[in-house]
Amino acid sequence: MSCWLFKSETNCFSVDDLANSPGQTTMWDGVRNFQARNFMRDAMRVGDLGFFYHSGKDPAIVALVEVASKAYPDPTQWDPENDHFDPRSTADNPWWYLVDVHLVQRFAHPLPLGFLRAQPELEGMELLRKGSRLSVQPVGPAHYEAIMALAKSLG
DNA sequence: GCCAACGTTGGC
DNA sequence: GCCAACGTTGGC
Repeated sequence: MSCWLFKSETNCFSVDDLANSPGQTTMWDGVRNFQARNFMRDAMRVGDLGFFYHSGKDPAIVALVEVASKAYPDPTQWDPENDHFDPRSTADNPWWYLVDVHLVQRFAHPLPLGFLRAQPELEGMELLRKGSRLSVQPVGPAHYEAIMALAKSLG
């Protein structure tokens, strides 16, 4: 099993929005970065766990989520009304893929970015790299365990 | 609002 | 294949 981290801008799609989604599940649409796409399309498996991260105001890890589908083409790439419309992509050869993401457990207390940076055991984590912008990223087993322990310790 | 870091595009 | 220009992300 692999572990992941999904970034979303708080005022774009927050953990509240996920909690209010049907089945507490959503399509992780709008990813337009090849590296992030490749993780979803090629590496994710149903049942993989992940962290939901708020970027923007009050950046923090706020929940545990689960990959709830195999990758499939992101329908927003073909919707001219959508901000993420991409005319280069065709039905024969879709450029952009997504997975469904399901809320497993919202953390009672968010783990703020500054708090995460202060944890020596999280050193080397992609999220904490200066200038890191990857919106879907792998989380190593040790970092996964450390974050779960921190979430638990905050009650 | 600022700005550093980054990914992508396109000319050559 | 190189690299400058550009647009975007995201913390502060």
